[in-house]
Amino acid sequence: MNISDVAEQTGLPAKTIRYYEEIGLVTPQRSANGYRVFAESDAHKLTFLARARNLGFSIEDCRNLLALWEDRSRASADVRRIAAQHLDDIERRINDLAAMRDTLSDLVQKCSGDDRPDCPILADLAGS
Amino acid sequence: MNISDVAEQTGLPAKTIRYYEEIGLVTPQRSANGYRVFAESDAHKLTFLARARNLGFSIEDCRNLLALWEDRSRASADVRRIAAQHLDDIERRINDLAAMRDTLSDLVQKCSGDDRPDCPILADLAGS
DNA sequence: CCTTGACCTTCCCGTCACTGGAACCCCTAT
DNA sequence: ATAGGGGTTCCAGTGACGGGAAGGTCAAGG
Repeated sequence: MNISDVAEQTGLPAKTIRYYEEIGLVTPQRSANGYRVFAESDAHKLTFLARARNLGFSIEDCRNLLALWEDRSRASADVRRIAAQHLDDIERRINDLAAMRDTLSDLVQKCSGDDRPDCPILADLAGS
Repeated sequence: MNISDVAEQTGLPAKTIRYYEEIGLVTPQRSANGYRVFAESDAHKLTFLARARNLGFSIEDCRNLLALWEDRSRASADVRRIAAQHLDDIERRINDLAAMRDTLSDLVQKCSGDDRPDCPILADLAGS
């Protein structure tokens, strides 16, 4: 498979796949003309990566998850730890965003949004 | 005021304040020795920026909000539009994160997390 | 007067995970 | 021969800073 085939199959842009090779997440063969040649196993890895990235795992997490996936003698506890930490991180981010949303939604509601200059949003930002 | 004073007062790191000057958000005076000298109005601007950044506004949004704040003939509708768009963005991000959280929390719960290799998390990432 | 230490300055590189674009090579069809 | 649609590398930029080096400035103490 050439890069555009595996790009279509995995949903990843070709640029991203090249980047993943550059940082050592996949190591496709090369054909005589210098083109990358992706085996099925490469495509599977990339699919794995695409899914993990969609769940918000960092590249380093992905690297570790991939290594665990390849390691038949892994302990599921190691996988679980990575996922649980990431879950905590996501929950923290959700909480942060929810706090912003609450404040903002309050301010937006209070603002008349007409052509007059009085604005509770600016008043709040200025320290009211 | 020197930079460390205004840093303490606003809670912004000195590095960030220099960066804000570099991108034109504040323009403190300079004293003869080259040190930045911050007037009260500069400190107020920086406080405004710190609050807006805490609400997740981008630097460009901050720039626009600051301009509206300084413009006594502004229409509150302009402020509201920026805030409402940002609110939409935040809600979208919360939804994305919540979807990740739901999937992840499901997978983490299903994973035994012991020393055996069987792992629903990896199974899911691999496409089950 | 000299030194120490706490400031301040600029400048450059690194972050994270790509994305865009330039310049160039390869292969097939017309 | 040419046109097009692949592929390749390399370089620069993104957002919003943070780290750290190299060096100037200032007030206090010996």
